[in-house]
Amino acid sequence: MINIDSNSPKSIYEQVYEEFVKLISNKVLKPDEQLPSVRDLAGMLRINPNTIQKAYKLLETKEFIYSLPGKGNFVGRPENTIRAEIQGEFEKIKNITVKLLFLGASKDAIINAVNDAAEGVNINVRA
Amino acid sequence: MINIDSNSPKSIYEQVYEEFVKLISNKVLKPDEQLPSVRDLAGMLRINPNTIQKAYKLLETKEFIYSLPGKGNFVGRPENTIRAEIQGEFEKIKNITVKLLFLGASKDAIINAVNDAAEGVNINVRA
DNA sequence: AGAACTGTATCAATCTTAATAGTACAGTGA
DNA sequence: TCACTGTACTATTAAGATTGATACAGTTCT
Repeated sequence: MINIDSNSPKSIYEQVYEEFVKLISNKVLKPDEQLPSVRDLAGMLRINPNTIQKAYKLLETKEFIYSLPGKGNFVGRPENTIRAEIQGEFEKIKNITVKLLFLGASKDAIINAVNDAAEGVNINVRA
Repeated sequence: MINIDSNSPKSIYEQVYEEFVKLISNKVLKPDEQLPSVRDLAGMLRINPNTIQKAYKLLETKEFIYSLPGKGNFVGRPENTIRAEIQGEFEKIKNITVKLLFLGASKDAIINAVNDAAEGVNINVRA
């Protein structure tokens, strides 16, 4: 179910995180389905439970899963995941806006860019 | 001219780099004007010349300055660099806009985010 | 209540990488 | 040659991320 490559440049918890993102995105794991406990999975992979905990914590902040202390970790609902992703993209927009203004671009130009992009989306939708 | 905050989470060379980007972008330093030598500036800030050298190297990579070994470092003509950088950021804005609309966000919400971010920039500039 | 599971918080040890410094070398111009 | 300039190389230090050991707390079932 989960494989770890100890030669990978990526850290273990990162690999675990990404594996679960795949499994959840591909619906191999369904909403509300329980994930393996931190100790079980740690035992299988022969690593420390805290490492799994760290991966789970990251999945939780991105709302891929939710946690019920004492009970377990469960696959989240896609609406929530999307909401979290939207929020993240808004943060990026804000950061880039600040950078652009700093570089001398005008606010209007940025808004125009947004409008341009939105225009393109409409055309695609109609096609 | 250049201030270093030793409590900043940013590294020293990064702070030096950003200070000069500001000074050059705002034309406080004019094209072909000579920068302080790595040893002079290092002496003023009481740090190692190599740290300044690292900041200058980064400025040179981004074409904010040019270097004449044995003579010194001089302000370049970064208009093209800045223009390219601005264009790159606009591309990001557009891509994220498309993604956000695809995820279900509204165009108005994106424009609001831009306005929010711009608001913060104005406050900082006026202060 | 107690046992067996669950997640979580705290702290320490380790590992890795980035940042900084010390030194020596090389170009420029008087 | 001298006094300045930048640069390359190496080593050390510092900082941060990763992982691990341990103890604590919630849930469920008997």
